[in-house]
Amino acid sequence: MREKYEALKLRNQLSFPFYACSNKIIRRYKRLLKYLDLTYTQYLVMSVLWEEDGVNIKTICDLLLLETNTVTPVIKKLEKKGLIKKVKHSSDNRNNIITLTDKGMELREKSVNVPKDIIKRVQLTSEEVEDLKKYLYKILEEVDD
Amino acid sequence: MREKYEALKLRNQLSFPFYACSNKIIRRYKRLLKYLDLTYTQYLVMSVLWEEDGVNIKTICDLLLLETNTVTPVIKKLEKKGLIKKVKHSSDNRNNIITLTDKGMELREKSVNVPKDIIKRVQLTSEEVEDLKKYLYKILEEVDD
DNA sequence: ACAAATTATGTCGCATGCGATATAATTTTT
DNA sequence: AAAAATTATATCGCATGCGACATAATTTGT
Repeated sequence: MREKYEALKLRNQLSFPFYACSNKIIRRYKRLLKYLDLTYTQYLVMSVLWEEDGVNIKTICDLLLLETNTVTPVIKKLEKKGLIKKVKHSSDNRNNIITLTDKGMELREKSVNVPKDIIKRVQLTSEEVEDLKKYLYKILEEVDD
Repeated sequence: MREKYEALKLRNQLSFPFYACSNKIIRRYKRLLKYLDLTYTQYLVMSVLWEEDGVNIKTICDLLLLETNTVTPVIKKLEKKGLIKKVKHSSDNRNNIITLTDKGMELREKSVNVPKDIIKRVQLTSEEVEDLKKYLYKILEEVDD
């Protein structure tokens, strides 16, 4: 008979390898991003803006699946660093529209090779990576929060 | 021609869905574990001990792929809650052997259904879960830190 | 034997994530 | 139009993760 506590073992829980992989990958990013003077979360916010400039904080939160109380301080830091600017939306004063400064745009150039450096480390074929991403997005899209 | 910044897009980076999935799953755990008065990291440490009681902090760190400066405060909290006890190793005084108290053992009973509740939420077949776990452990085992 | 290296643990500071809650602006309801 | 609900942003407190560094105990090298 299967042991009563079998499911509790680390090896049998799906969450643990997720958590550990996420920690591991972010640790790696951190070291790379140090040279750009960016933290991982700051890098994520910048990635959003490089893809679509001039969005409000809510949009950034939705895209990154984070809460405003996580993103707001990051925005402040990026503003302090002169990478972005906050402007009140003209017709809806609740919105803060975030736009890249020239410095923020320049940083994009320096970041171009970051994803390549990371993927080089992960010993998976492109098919495996695509397969894996499919699972991850399935969980992100289908599982209720 | 492929756009120069294509790889920088969130959708094309492997790290982002990892990060987001990990956040998402841990958020779910947190809510479940609240009833057991455990945080996620505390739950991980307890999981290690339920599987093998009487190990030192280093072993816990190795199994959870965390540093001592993360685990030490968690151990302290668990000790304060009366779930574990710290004892100096008899022959090597550097080691702190961690053992479960009766209360810590009892908590195992109450935790038995946690993994089931989590997996119920993830809309994947058992084959898909196993397949996914294989990828995750491949990254954990093969990728240099 | 004893200096040097290693090992296990711990402290400190910073940047998250997030639940709970607050505030101001806008929209909806009545 | 006034009250109620919603929306976007922000503050506060707690628990991480981790790099840098400190300390004590043990092992290794010579």
